[in-house]
Amino acid sequence: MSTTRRVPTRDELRIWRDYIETADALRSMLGARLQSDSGLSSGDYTVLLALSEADGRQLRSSALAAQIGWERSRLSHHLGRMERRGLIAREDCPTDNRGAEIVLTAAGATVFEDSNGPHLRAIREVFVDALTPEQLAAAGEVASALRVHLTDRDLP
Amino acid sequence: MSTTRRVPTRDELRIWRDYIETADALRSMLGARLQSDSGLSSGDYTVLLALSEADGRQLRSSALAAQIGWERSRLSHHLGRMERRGLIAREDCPTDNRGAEIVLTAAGATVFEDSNGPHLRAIREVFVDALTPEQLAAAGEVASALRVHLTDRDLP
DNA sequence: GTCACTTGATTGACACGTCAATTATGGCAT
DNA sequence: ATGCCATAATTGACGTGTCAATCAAGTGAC
Repeated sequence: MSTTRRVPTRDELRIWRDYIETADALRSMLGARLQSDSGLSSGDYTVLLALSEADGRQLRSSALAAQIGWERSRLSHHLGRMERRGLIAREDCPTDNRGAEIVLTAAGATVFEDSNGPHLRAIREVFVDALTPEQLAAAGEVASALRVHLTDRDLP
Repeated sequence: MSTTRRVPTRDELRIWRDYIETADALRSMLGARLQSDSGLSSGDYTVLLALSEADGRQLRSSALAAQIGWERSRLSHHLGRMERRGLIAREDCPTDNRGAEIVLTAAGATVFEDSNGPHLRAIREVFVDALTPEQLAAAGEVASALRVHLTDRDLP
């Protein structure tokens, strides 16, 4: 079929590059702000957010990975770094000796809470405030259309 | 001023996360495809694209960095790896003894040309084809509004 | 000419991500 | 209970990204 061989037009390609480069710029800007405001990377923030919302501020390592959509090994490496800094701790799992419970330390909770307000405000400043309500809604629809298309393509 | 202290609503935050996670998923999917199709990372592709479009298939290192919007040190590290694989070569600059001319090797040009069609088609498949023409236009407007807002905030 | 200052580029240290092994336990069939 | 496979998590190797420090060569003041 000849559709599979067609290439994007110049305009389509320009929009693609705009889209992906802009998202990248936002990610890196917010990451840098988070880092200088609180000493957290955006990975740290993601992990701390999930733990702070969890029952008893702790999760099985695999549950945490599923929750935030990370590969297990990526999480393992990241937890190692966070453990060294005292943000989280690993404890044995009572119901499965292979398992690890990841618990949010008091220090980790404090750092996260201090970082949260500023980080959310930064998101508003660089993302929400940049768009009209219509554009914001459109951004949501675009993202969800892309997501649906992507996951549909992967499974069948 | 109280505006600076406001935090995004639940909906705004959901859209933000959708937006950024989707962009991330697309980037990683296209990166993986490029890697398995041609053995190139998306960084490699970016560099090769710029060089292949340059006069004489070569650029000063700093011009290349400016063109693709990378920090100099990032580019330096990346060029080191690409040079080891024979995709590019570094030559002395005739007009400025500090400078380095980065030249696309024949091997690099071949790999790039072979990768290009499939990569562009992949972009069409995962991005362009997922959106209606209206959504595509909206994505472009959103990106450009975000970009303007971001660069405006940085300079003043 | 030489001193200070800038500019072009690289380097080293370290955080981050991915992939392919590896380790250890759980659980089941026989 | 043994053997075999699946699962939980970690590890090692390696590519990638950032920051601060470095080094060498241009540039201008004097």
